[in-house]
Amino acid sequence: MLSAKPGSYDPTSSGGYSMASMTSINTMGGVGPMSNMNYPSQGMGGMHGAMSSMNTMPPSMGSMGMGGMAAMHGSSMHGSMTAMNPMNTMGSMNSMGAMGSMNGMSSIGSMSSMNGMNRQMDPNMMSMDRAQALNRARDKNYRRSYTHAKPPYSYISLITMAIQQSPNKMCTLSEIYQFIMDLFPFYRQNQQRWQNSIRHSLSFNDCFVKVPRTPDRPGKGSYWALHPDSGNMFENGCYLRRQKRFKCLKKESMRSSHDDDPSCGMSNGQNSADSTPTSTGDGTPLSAPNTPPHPVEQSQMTQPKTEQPTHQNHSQAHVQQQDMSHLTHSSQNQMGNCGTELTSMRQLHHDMSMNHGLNLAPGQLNHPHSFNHPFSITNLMSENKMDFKMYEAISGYGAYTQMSPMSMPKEASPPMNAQDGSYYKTYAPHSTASL
DNA sequence: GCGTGTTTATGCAGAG
DNA sequence: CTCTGCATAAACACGC
Repeated sequence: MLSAKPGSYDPTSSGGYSMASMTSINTMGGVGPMSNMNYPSQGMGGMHGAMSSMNTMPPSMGSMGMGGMAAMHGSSMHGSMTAMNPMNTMGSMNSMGAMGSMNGMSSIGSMSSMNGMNRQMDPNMMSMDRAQALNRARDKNYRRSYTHAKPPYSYISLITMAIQQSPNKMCTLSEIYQFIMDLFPFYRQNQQRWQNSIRHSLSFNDCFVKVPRTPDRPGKGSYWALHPDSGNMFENGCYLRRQKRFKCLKKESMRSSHDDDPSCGMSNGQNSADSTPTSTGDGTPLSAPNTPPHPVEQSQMTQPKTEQPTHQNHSQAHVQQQDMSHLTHSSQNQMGNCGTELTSMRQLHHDMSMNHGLNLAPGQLNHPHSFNHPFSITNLMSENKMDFKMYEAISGYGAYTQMSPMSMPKEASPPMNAQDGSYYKTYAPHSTASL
């Protein structure tokens, strides 16, 4: 399957965007349906997408212990297991050692990544047969068969992950680069290409807002944060292709006519009332939309907020107010109306200040929409930062990582294994591009 | 010069 | 078939 047409959307290699349509199968209860998970010959073909519901699988899944997955073929797992990332309940999957027999799984990477997860998973997982796993890892055929694929995440998803995993919920461009490279060795090559795409995605997509640096944190480039409603982009559960792009109508109108029309509302109908990102596109800071957990950094991040009015013209300041009102609207009512900006601003400040004292999960704090959707990127990233490592583990991307990038210093990120050049040779990053 | 950020253009692919 | 989301390339501007 992975040999299908290379490309970012390669549905055959990743399970494809069909996952989006599978999100409704998210109430898999207990062991019952999973008992049919044996697809010894067709390689989980029928499982595509179905696995995406595993996120809500109750801990009772541990009783089946992934045993049914033993026959899974790595290729078909690829994608279909992607949405397993939110398997917050995997802590009870203490029989997951059975996955060691997954065909095509790059065990060394998988296991090493899982080691990082062990902190959150059942300690019994530590008893998995690592020798067997390592033996499998030594089989290069094993590894090469399924690790050459591009991660089935869109750049938007990757950026979102990078930002979400950041303690401050904001990243510099270089940090985003590093995060992606650490997590997906695929992106350790052709950096010029995909990094350009990353930059384009950051600038082009309204879901990403720029947060200027403060004088006490000098450096190149701004911070990038998520628009508070960005988590809702993935509410459909598909990390690969959003059903609706997050757009800011005001920003759009500003782009087209420079008109300061304070019209509100998402072009994305599922989003809340006010669509203006908290960065107005002119460098107006987001005002630490995602409250940094570190007080010092937080104060640093929020510092520009008080300076904004002096640096903005009236229209910008006006937009800024609406932006902030949007924050509140979104947090209060996903389908909220567009009025009462000032009230909303006050509410926002209140909310934010209250949030400072709350021990909320980052996603809960920053993305009010995402808390209730198991497939939300935000939910995925906030509730279990290692969840997406499960994807790496299962899909075999970790084969090149040797250890969890999340659990090691970025500097320690191992270089790509040169001897695995085939990893990329058989795969063009994009169907329209040629290596 | 290099990294960063913006913008435009083009093509592919999925959804309706 | 059309619309839309996304990837990619490229040009350009800006600041360190």
